[in-house]
Amino acid sequence: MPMVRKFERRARLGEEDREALLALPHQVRQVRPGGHLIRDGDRPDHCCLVLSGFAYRHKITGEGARQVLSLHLPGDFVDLQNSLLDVSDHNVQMLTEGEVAFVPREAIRELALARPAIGVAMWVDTLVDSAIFREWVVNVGRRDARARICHILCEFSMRLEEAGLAENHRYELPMTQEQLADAVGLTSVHVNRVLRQLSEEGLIRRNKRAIVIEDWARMADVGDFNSRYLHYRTHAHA
Amino acid sequence: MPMVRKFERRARLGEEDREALLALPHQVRQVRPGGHLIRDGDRPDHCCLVLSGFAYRHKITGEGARQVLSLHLPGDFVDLQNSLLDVSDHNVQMLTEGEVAFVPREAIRELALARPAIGVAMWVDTLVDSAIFREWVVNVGRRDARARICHILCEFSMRLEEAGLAENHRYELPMTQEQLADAVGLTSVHVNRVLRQLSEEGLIRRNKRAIVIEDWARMADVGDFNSRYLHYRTHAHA
DNA sequence: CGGTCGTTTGATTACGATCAAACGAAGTGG
DNA sequence: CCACTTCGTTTGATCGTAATCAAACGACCG
Repeated sequence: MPMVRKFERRARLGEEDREALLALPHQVRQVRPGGHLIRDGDRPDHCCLVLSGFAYRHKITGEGARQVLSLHLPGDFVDLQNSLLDVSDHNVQMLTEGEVAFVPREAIRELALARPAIGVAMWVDTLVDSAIFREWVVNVGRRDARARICHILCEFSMRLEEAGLAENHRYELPMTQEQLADAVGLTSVHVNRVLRQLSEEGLIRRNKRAIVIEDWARMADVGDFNSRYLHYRTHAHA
Repeated sequence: MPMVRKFERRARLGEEDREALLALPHQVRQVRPGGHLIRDGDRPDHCCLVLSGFAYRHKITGEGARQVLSLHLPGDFVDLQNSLLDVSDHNVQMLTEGEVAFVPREAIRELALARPAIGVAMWVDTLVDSAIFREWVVNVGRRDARARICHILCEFSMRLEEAGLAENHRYELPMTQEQLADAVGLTSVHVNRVLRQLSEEGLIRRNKRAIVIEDWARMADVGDFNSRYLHYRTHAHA
């Protein structure tokens, strides 16, 4: 179960805790690309865990502009952010087709109360999400287009490798250039130009959606990327 | 104790929980403006609660640019974000002079484990912080200068009123225009021009650091402000 | 009274947005 | 199997918002 793996990365759970986690009532559903897991303004009664495929979190402004807030990989308990709040302040949609486990919201709270170790593990999980939100504020607020894109490509690379979904800084970017643009606060036109330029400079190589970071050191440098904010146990990351 | 008040706003705690919270070991210290509560890269051994005065959270990029990530009011448990993570990924400094309670980090975790209701309450508190981070990503990523500034002025107004530190959309802005600029991803020069324009249009009135939102409806409109993300119990906010 | 810090205003620049259009790949239906 | 659509990518031309550079001003402080 990817769910348990995720939590054990950061917290030590006892055998009983592990069983309680696996015993959570849930319903697995296949969701197609673009399928909504939760909508801004909803009063959610469930909490979603992505089992396979990718999901993304976003908000739409009054002007109709979209800002992507996070990308979620298989194994992410994507909706702990809403699990204890009454009404959702953002949308979560599938980026690709995938399987999603829906856990009743109350079961989450009860589990946290009944088994504090699990509660703390879930809390930590959401704190890491927070750390990523903070880094995105910095990315979008204080870095130029080139750095923003390098930064996010480094982040994706590292997170995908950590999840065992990529190797050697090579991965399939699970989103269109327009969605990427909405994640870094730029237009898709400009993202396209910057990507081309990065290829020309030999920092990355692309083939359709596939990305290879050719020169990690330089990418991390221009993207001002330091993985500390991802809070992986294994230190010694660039 | 403002600490308890804060949590009770969102979670119902029993009498014993309340006592356990008050019994947390802590040390109160007076901190001057600019004093650091935590530094990026530190391995914190304490967790800070602001008793009086304002604090802010920020990060510095490799280029030396600063991005303010959040503003914290008296009563905010400002460092729950770091309490369960090993090394801090950002700085927290006092904006004004103020009193700060330092609670040993381990005491927080132990309390969360021993009294799950408090653990959940603290978790909820950090989830609300997350919601604000998300809104800031949107603010900085997808709104123009005018809207960004209106939005953040509305947010401050509402949070200060909720904390009983302001009334009638009038408050003392606890930061310089440069710090405000670093919060919205602009330069201080541009912030200054936008503020002047907002005054001229009659949206706000200013007198040194004092701000009065003259026309809340229009401010909320141009700032695309909807307080849902603040997750206050009392609905019916604009 | 000079010195520092924050605010204000002006002139110029540049980064990324916008507008526009072509192209390629994948999917659909005749 | 080939028109035809749709969606995403790519490139070009022009525009505009906010950055940058520069300097003056006001308030507070030692």
